Amino acid sequence: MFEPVTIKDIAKALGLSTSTVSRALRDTHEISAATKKIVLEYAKEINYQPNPIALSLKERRSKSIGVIVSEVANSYFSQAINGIESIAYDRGYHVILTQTHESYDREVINVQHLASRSVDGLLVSLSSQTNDISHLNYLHEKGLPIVFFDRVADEIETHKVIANNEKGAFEATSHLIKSGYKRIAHLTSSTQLSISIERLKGYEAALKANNIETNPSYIKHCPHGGMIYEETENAIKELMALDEKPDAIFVAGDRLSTGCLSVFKNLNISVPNDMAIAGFSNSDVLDLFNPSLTSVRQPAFEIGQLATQMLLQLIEAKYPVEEFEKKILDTSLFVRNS
Amino acid sequence: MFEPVTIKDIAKALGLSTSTVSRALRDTHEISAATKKIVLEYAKEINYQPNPIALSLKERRSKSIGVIVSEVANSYFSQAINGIESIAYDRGYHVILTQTHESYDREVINVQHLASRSVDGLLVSLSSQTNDISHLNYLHEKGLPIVFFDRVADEIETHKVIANNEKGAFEATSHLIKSGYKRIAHLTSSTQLSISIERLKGYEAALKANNIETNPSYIKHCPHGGMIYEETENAIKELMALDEKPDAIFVAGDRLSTGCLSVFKNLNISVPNDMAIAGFSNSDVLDLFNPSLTSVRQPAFEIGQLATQMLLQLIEAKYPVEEFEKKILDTSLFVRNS
DNA sequence: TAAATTTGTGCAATCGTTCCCGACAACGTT
DNA sequence: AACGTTGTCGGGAACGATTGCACAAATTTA
Repeated sequence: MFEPVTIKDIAKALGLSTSTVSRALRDTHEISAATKKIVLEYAKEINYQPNPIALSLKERRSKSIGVIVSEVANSYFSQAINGIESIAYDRGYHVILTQTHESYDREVINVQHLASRSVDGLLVSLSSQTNDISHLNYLHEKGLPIVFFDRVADEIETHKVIANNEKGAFEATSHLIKSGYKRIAHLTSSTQLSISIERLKGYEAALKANNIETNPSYIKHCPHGGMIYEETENAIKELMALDEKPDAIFVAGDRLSTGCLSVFKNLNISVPNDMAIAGFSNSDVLDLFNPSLTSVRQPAFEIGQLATQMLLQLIEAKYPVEEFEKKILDTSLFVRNS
Repeated sequence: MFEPVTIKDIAKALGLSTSTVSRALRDTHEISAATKKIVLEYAKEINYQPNPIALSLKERRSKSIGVIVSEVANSYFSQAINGIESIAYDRGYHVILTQTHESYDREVINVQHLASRSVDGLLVSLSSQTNDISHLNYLHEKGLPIVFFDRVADEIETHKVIANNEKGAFEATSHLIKSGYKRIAHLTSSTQLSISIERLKGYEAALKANNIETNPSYIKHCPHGGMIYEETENAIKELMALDEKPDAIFVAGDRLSTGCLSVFKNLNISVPNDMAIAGFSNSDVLDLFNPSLTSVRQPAFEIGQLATQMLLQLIEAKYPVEEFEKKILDTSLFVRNS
């Protein structure tokens, strides 16, 4: 079944050599217009399609890029994937998608799987559990182009694309302060993640700018980034058990924001009456139907596009690239009832 | 940069032929234990990884499957993709994901792109605009394994996996009737889509079972399946302009459900007080924060898993498969305020 | 001891394509 | 007329891996 037509078939049918046929199809100069025409017409007639695998073997590239995210079922990532796809397909690359589900082990497996499948480059957003990046470093040192987006590893010198997390966090926290809240807690994911660090910075800066002292017990980490309900629930219960309960929370993640809202819902605590919440979120649905969350939205689509453009630039560079940049895109604040 | 180790390098280093090395690595019987050991140890030492592209060329398969959905940023599909991925990776296949954005043209382009990239099989959910399936038929006749899920084409004889749309629609509509609503409209996507047809059937069956006459002006189609806000808005405005306005709507799609809710929100019509809504949706967020929608939920993850298992069965079959089945999985109804 | 068998290894073809190199016309140039 | 150019084209080696076949050496059998 499924007998694809090859260059050899054309050569045999027309009484030419494979090299001549290849030249005709490739449109090189050293071929007569007459033969070229015959070959092209016949190729079209029998619907010849060059075998990309044979080409890959010869050219030593697969025309595919690997993508590593934590979850596709996350509005930020699905939007970023749309951006990645839009660029990749225009440039003739296909996209191989993998998910870590925030697990370090899955990340390592996925990276190795993609590398052994000889992708031409990698687009990576680290899992929340990832501390050790030697699996990526190894490939990076061997020359595999890698571009980080969103959750980046500063230890690896390459292109990076992120949102202005610090500024976004600053604005969201400032908004809560301006709205009159004084005891503002911070719910975030694992400590080592770049986005956690940046958003924490913005949160602290906003407090400081308004002469509010940071209270360490107001800062809660959820290492699984909202993937485990109990983790989020415990963090919030701890906050609510404090002597001086917070009156607002700044949440540093898409998944955590929804997780946080559902915990409060289950605890019968009204948002924003009993507790104001502002947080990072790219969910259209949440935005539409939950008027209580003031949200920081990232330009996910653009981040995906930009990261892909930069990766393709690395892949198609004639000489090894030595200068790397970190692009930072602005977030936007959607003020709602909180 | 990036010089991968080949079997030839091992052969040269150990003074053996490539065939011997290959046999040692492949663990065939016709090789001495001594040489095998030497080869394996050396291969491990220099971290030899077989080149999957060379293998693909030889074996004429790419160990990859193509997936075509309308949107990843759709909770149903992102859950289905998780199911697909979970099976594919276990079996050593990688997943190439494409989106149609409900456009027929993009569907054709994606199908051709995947085919020319020589995927071993295709997992397809049709776009809402697709009428003509000759692009798929062509490949199917050439022997490319295809499995449909969710939005299927009955004209092509192959495996299919769907939810029990008719039953789900029947239950949702019956629920609205039991709740006392009498004038129940139906908002659905394009007429030709299998899911539209099936859900319409369930809707009509429920009306009939309760001796309610179907009113053709109560049935509204949105060919873009909720992707275009104005389309949904117009449909609803037409319903609201009727002499006998409906008092409830059964919505036949994930995207349409959220679209519909936001239209009512913008029109300041209260759901479920002024208008009750029940509809298909797999969105956790919507489920959590919008208590007004009674939803029909599909086992998306399981559908993805099952479809992938069936596709791999087709791909790895020794003889062409002649018997095809259509698996139908039950939906579940989540009763809320509507 | 000679023949037959087993065992281990190498050679070469193969998958589909490209491209370097050489062949050989048909020219134009001295 | 002899030579160099130019334009076309075919042969064959690559890319990395597998595998049927051949063949030598080692072993067993008669």
